[in-house]
Amino acid sequence: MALAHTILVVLLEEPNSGYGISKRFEENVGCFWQASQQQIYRELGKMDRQGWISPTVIPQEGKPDKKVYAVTDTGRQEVLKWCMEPTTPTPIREDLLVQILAAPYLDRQIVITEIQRRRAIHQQILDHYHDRDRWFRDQLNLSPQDRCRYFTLKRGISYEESWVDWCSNMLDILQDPNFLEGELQT
Amino acid sequence: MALAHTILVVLLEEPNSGYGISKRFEENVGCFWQASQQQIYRELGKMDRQGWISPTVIPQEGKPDKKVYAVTDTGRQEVLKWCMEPTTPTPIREDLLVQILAAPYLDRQIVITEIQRRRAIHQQILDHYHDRDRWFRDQLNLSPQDRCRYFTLKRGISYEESWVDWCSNMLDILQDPNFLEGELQT
DNA sequence: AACTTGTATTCAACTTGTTGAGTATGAAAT
DNA sequence: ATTTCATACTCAACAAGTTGAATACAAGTT
Repeated sequence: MALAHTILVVLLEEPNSGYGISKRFEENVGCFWQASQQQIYRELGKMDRQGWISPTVIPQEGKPDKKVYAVTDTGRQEVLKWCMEPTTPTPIREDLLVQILAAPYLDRQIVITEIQRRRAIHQQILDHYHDRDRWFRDQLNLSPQDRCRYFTLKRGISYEESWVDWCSNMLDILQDPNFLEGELQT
Repeated sequence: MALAHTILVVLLEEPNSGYGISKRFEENVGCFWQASQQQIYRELGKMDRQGWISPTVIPQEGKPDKKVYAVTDTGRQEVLKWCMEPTTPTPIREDLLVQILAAPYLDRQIVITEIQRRRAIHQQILDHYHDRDRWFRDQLNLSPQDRCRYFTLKRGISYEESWVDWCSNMLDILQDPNFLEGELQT
């Protein structure tokens, strides 16, 4: 139930609506946790039923009403307990690597094009992270919360850099003319 | 349905049983795709019903009979089609980073210990990958299949290295005495 | 003699994640 | 005038992943 706990940590800083939490996920949680709006709403429903959070309906002008959730005492205890348990690395499932494994049965140019596409995607994410990195470094005093967010961003940067590097290496190998004997088809 | 396609790629090289496929996943697919035995068996059932693979029961002595699956023509077409479609990066969901975000509400020592634990895990995986890396480099001629497996291993190495590096950086920061003003509790 | 390990498969229940439709409003753009 | 965008939430169906039990036999270990 890690999604619930991720949401709790976000709500610990300040109460928020499902929509707001979703925005937060896109902005600063996305580098280590991705969840769709629907997932968040469903999870909030469950968390409410379990008594981890409690909603307040806020009427708004010009916008639909919103349900702002705040963490309850039970909820706070629950996150803190969860956060003190050891974690295991997330299982990896990478479509692109499946294609790499299937490369002997594919046209080499298609594989090269796909890796170039992927490198561009990771480079773009990395560029965005670098912008955020600059913002953090420009601040004179970071709150503990911001400092920790910065740490998670650093992890995102490390991750995306490792992808870009791998893609670049792959392209060097696949585009090397000496690789000819290795016309991959079998 | 990427698990089905991953299994198809494995079966493309040679027909295999559910148990054998599971072993393969542990040995050389694990660095980019993790699936439990149960998941593999269930997926094989579905794939069989869809006509992507066909089973042959092999009686064995001293061991239970096994069902060896081979990819059908339909199955082969299906993987090749799938492999030519563009991929998207896998969404990331990292428990440890949730804990990092919650660090302001936790005891710093617990966070440090957890990061040390995680670094050790990633280092251990990395050591194992390095062994496999050495094996690949010792071979004089790699088959196209092995060469591609080697590429996926390289990705695994890149990934685990990026984790070890991040953990080390984190520990340097958290264990720095000048970090005192940042007694994280709020 | 009992336990563990390895081979080999199946079934069921549950949780989590994905996809898409549906409702509603105001503001800005074409 | 209509479309698109942003805010804000709900429901349903389905696919994928997790957890745990059950069955069966042989070989090796304590």
